Amino acid sequence: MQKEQLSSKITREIISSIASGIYANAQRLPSERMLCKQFKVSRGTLRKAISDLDNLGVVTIKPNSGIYVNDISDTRLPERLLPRNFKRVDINDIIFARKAIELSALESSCERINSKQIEILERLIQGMAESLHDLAKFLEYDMKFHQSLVRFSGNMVLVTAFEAIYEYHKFSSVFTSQQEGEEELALSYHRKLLAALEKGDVKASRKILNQHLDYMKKYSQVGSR
Amino acid sequence: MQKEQLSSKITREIISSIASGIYANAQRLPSERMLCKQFKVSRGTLRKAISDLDNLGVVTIKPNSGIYVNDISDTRLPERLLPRNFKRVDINDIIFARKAIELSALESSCERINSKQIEILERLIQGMAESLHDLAKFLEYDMKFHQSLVRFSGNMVLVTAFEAIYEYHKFSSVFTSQQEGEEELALSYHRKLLAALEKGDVKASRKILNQHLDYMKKYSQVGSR
DNA sequence: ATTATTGGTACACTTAATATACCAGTTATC
DNA sequence: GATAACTGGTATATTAAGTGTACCAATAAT
Repeated sequence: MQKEQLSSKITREIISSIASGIYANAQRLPSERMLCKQFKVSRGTLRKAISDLDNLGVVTIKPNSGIYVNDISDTRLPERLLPRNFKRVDINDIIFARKAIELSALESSCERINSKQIEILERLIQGMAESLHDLAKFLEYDMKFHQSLVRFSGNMVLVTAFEAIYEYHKFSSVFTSQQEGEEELALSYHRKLLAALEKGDVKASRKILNQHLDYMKKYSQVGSR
Repeated sequence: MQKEQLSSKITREIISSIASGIYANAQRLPSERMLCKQFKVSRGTLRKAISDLDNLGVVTIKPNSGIYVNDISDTRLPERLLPRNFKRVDINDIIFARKAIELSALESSCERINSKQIEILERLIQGMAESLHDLAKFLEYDMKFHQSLVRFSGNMVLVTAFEAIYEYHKFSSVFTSQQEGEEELALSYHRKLLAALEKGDVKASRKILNQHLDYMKKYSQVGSR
C-alpha cells in the first residue's frame, strides 16, 4: 500500500481539466490562492502540484503574473497521471465500452424517466445550443447529458462503471479533432434522443444513441501520442 | 480535497476480504506482523486499521492470541467503508450491470481469444472443480474467470469499468445464500461457456453467459440490511 | 521447560500538509 | 503617475500520519 500524495491528486485534476478543454491553450489559470480555495488545500500543496505541472511542460509559470496553459497535445505525460492503461486504449475501445454501458442504461432510463428528469435533459440541451461556438462548454454539457442519462437508469452500479471510464472519455476529447458543423449534428442527435425518451420508445432511443456514438467514432481522430 | 488516510484503505481492504468470503466467520486473521508484510505498511498503521475494525465489531482482538473474524452479516458498516452507493444497490442492479459489460466484452473476447488464454480459463475451471466444497475458494476462482473473460476482450476501458463494479459483486456475495448443488451448476455453465468460446461461437457463448448471470440473480437473496 | 509467536506499548524520526506572514514584481484603478 | 490590489516566491512554525525499532507479557507450540 502506498500513501497517495495529495499534491499529485491535484496535479491529475488540473491535467484532466486542461485535457477536457476547460482551460484553453495559452489561457491563464486561476491564481494559486483561488485554486487553493477551489481544491480546499493549503498553498504549499497546491504549489507542489503546479510546480510538477511546470516541470512536465503542461503549464508555464510567470512570476508575479500567473500560470499559463501550454499546448499539451504533443506532451508525453507520465502514466501515473493518465487514466489507467491509457496508452493501450484507442477511441474505438472507448466508444465500444460507452455503448455497452450507456445503451444498457438507456433501457432502464427509458422506462423510469419522469418529467423532472426530462426537464434536466432539456436544460442541458439548451446549454449545448447556447455553446455552439465554445467547444469547451459544449463538451461540458454533452458529458453532463450522457452522465444524466446513465444516472436516470437508477442503477448505481452502472453509474459507477460509467464514471470509472469517464476519464478516458475526457482525455480522448483533447486528441479529437472536432470539425465545423459537428456540434450542430451532435445537438440534433441529443434532441432526437430526448424526443424518443419522452415517448418511452426504447428501440428508437437505442438506435439514436447508437448512431450518435458511432458518429463520434467516425469523426474522431486520436492524436499520435 | 482530502487526504485519504492509509489506515482506512487497509480497513476497507480487510472488510472487503471478509465480505467476499476469503476469511470465514470465527477464523483467525494472519498475525499483525504478517498483515504488515502483506499490505506493506508499518505496524502502527496496520494496528490503527485493526483497531477500527474491532470498534466496528467486524473483528475481535484477543491479546496474545490473535485477531478473530466476526459474523458481519448483521453489522451496520459506515458508508465510507462500503462501495459507493451500496445501500441503493440490489442484486438485480449488479447483474444488470455485469451483463452490460461482460456480454459486450464477450463479443470481442470470442473473436480474439488464443490458445494460451483458453488454457488460463481451463486452469481456473479446474480450480473451481477442486474447490467444490470450499465456497470461498470457489468464489475466488469464479471471479477470476469472469475477470479474465473481460480482460481477454483486449479493451482496457471495459476492464476498468468491470473492476470498478467488482467491489459491489464481492460485497454482494456475503449476503448471498448459496445453496447446496449450485456450485456444480455454476461449474457446468463455465465449462459450456469455454467450449463455445473455443469454437468462436459468439451467439452461443452470449446465451450461456446470459443464462449463467440470470441464474445467479434468481438464486441469490440479498440480506436485509 | 523452552522457544517462538501473539498483541500491547513506547519512543525517535521522517515527511506531507496546514497556516501564517512577508517580499518584490505586475496589473488594474483612480 | 501614484496607489492599491494581486501575482508568484519564500520562510517558518506546527500538526499529524506513517515508519522503524525495540521491548514487554501472555499464549501456544515444541
